[in-house]
Amino acid sequence: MTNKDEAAFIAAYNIHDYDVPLTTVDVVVFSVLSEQLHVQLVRRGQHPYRDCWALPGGFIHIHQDDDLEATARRILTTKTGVGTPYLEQLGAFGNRDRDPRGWAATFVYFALINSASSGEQPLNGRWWPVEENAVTPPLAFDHAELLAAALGRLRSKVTYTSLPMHLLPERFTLSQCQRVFEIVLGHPLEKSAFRRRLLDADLIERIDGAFERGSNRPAALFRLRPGAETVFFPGVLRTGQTNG
Amino acid sequence: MTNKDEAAFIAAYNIHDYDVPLTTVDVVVFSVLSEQLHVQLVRRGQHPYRDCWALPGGFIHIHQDDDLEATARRILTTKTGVGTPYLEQLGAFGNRDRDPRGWAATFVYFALINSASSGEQPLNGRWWPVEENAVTPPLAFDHAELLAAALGRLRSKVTYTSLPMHLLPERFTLSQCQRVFEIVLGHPLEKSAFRRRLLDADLIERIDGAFERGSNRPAALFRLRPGAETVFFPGVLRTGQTNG
DNA sequence: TAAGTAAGTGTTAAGTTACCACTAAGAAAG
DNA sequence: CTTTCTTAGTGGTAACTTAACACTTACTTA
Repeated sequence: MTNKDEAAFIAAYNIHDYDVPLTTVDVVVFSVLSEQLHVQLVRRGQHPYRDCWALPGGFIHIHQDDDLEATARRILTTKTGVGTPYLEQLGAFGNRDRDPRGWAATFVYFALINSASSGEQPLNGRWWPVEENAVTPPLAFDHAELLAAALGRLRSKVTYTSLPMHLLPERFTLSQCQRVFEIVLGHPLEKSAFRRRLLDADLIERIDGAFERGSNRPAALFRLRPGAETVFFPGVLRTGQTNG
Repeated sequence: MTNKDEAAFIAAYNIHDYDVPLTTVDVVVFSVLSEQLHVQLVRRGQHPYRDCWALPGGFIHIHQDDDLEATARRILTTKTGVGTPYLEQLGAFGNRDRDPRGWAATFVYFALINSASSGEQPLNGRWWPVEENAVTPPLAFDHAELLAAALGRLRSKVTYTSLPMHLLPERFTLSQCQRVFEIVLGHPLEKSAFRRRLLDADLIERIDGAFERGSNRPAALFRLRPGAETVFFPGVLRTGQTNG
């Protein structure tokens, strides 16, 4: 009886009867290109903010997307053409003023991809270098704020998780890894301590026999240990001003 | 001209033309009562899940609420009657299946209130003790998952921030503070180290001349330093099995 | 074969932390 | 009015961690 009740209630429920907020998903994609942190932006083809640069974003398609993360991935694929990166939810922003069309909420995702994959850049996206806390072009909506929030998250997480590992190509040397941490962090690190901690953290594993060769001693190649995705590790504690 | 264009576009935009997800806000409110972590639940008066226990939640009222946090506060006030607590966004959950009415997304907030304020409990809310990762009654929707996520956040943040300070009354002793950390954390802490760190962190200040008296040496009273809300501090590092 | 360069390792002083033992101040019991 | 009990609060040290820097290794280039 209650079940019948409930079924009737649900059948009668029509979301179009209510004034609901607009809901979108925006994605902040970071990559490290030529020794600098970059973020992926797209040029808006439609109103509002037509021709403005913006974070890749779009509406939730309830018939197509199974969940919020699916929306984020669809947007990433269709708007920027970048592959399947590391993806985590950053948070949500919603208020009356951020979109001229009305009360709007956005689910913001945070993505990291390695420089190898970031090469494929077919669509209307473009990599913009991140200076301090912003990017050169003015951004649509409140996207400058969203970007700042994402940067905050990234910079904070460097200090206590292995997050930036996802900015590295599949095979990497310890020095490349240290370099990426330094770029995200904004200051140099001490080699010996960095290596010891990274190896102790059991995050990565040697690729047998593989080396990167240059005009110097060949560097051993490593890869992320499958399974050990993003992990708490006090990877990067203090400064480290020197280098040997 | 572009502006005219844009104005026309916006005027013509009608959200009722689109199939959009349902959007709600849910709040996970924690408090420490009689030496145990508790969470506030309400009994649902309507379908779906009528008569089931659920997290306090509700729809965004776009004509009434300025932003997501305003929705959270309104829900807290009208559904549970608890005051203005510490409030932070936990994250968002959205997919096709979590609500029988259709594709639904919820913005989940995370609140802490002190045992003093948690006494006022006029409406249909009730405090339920949290055992391990759950609560006795079965919960509506995917609220058990949301609760688990909130617990994860709380327990993780204890170890590196001053978050649990918000579970304390306005005036508290250092021992009370330690006790709250221990309850959230689930294991005892070492007194001497805890005190030293807490005082070094510059989070709290002595209330001059105020003491809590019992049948023993009076304990000095402290309060949260205004401004120093939630702060990174490695308050609680290791076990501390003993006590002097 | 010497010079240059980046990879990779070892050592130690300075700084932290965990742990335990101690003193202090009141109430209650005898 | 002295002893006992209880919780508040302090001090010291051994074990461990970290920062800093010097060193060795392996390869290329001239």
